[in-house]
Amino acid sequence: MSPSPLFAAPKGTRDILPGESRRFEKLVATFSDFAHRYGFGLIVSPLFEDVGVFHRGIGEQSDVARKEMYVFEDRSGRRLALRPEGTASVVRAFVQHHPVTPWKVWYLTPAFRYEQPQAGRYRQHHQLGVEALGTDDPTLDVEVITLAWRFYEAVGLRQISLMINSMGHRACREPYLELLRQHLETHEGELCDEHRALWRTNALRVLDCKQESCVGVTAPGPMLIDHVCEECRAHFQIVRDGLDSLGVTYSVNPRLVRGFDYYTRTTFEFVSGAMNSAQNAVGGGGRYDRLAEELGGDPTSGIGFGSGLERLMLALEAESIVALDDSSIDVFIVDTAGGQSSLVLVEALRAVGLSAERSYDQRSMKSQMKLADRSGARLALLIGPRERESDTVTIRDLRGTDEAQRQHSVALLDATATVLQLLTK
RNA sequence: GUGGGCGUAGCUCAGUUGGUUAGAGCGCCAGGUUGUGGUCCUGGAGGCCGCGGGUUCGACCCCCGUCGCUCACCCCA
Repeated sequence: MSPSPLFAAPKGTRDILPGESRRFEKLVATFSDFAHRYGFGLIVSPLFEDVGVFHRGIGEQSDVARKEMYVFEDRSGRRLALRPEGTASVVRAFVQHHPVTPWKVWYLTPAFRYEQPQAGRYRQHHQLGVEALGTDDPTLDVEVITLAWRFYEAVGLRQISLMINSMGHRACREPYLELLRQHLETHEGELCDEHRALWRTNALRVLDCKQESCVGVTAPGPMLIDHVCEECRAHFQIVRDGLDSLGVTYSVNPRLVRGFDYYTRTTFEFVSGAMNSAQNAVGGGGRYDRLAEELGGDPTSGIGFGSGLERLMLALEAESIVALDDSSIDVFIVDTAGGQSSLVLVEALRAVGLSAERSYDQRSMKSQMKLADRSGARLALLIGPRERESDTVTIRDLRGTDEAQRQHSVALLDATATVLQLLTK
């Protein structure tokens, strides 16, 4: 940093290095495990798509589509964009391949948005998510939300709260929007500066505004949840009943409006109560009943959930959860005899599935012991001239307390078996 | 796009109204009598004080510019 390097990671991006990346790995592994348990298969799709996939997918008026996408032309003049979120690509793949429904997939993906970076907001961030297409069964909504809930629980988060809402479907949203606009029009003067100018083009956004002035206007006004049609109301009720019977606690937030235009009916968001930044939404999602059509497919209902890895890691930090950070190894080989013995031994240990490490560059025993300690290894295997001479190794328990039992000598040929035995008891 | 803060050792930061060899803690390396870590002690390596210009006898410090980082608004994960 000080002798300013020639290159640094671009603004709003960062390197996740060993140490921190351990957390990242464990989160991904945990999510993958849950996704499989809930019947989702992995989808890996291109990071860039025809720009239309995102324009039509997430809505041309959304902020993300309008001013935050990384759009570029390839050498043949195709208009492409880096994926700003996960859902649109999945739906494009669904439309392209006509899979048997219900189609349930999960993903891990970077997402790119050209924004001013700040705490918990990056130009490249990473998302874990699931999407399920081909049915509008509300109990599937329950499963998706529950998967997310259990996942957060499993990684140790306690201060997470779930908010849900229903956006209705297109036919019941239109009359509501009319009502809302009328209400906003009569109170136009009381809105915050920004929404006084903007309420006509995106009335729903006003509901999400945190300014006191706007809240004052919208609080007594009409709420979408009270104006959805009978079918949407019934759908939402089944979602609520399902969550109740699975023991997932939530609150209904009629003001919950999510950022993409494609949502219909169920929407939800998970917020960390431990984070003090404004970027405390760790994950969210909802149902989208028109996205497949929008991308040229048959009308197909879908529901998905996405969680930001960086937000997740910030939330873990905010709750001081370190359970995922352990990167210690099983065995460290301390070798002062030189030659190939430690190379051969470390390979033998790795071959039976242990994580084994050694030091390089012929360091003193003291300094190698130091490395062994810091590696977190449970055992150190010592090979010095004496062991070399007698074809033995000295096994030292680095974590034990019984001084008499901490160290003993075994034949080199028995070392791996003895280590395995010691580690499993 | 708008506004605030900050750039000094690998990291976190001190640096006295501008004064001569730029500091601490942590980390790293090596020692503390000849083969044993986590504690302790000693020593060492490591800085164009982000970059460029200006003011001054003299600038890490003041002024201008520039680049970068960061936080917030907006929006989002």
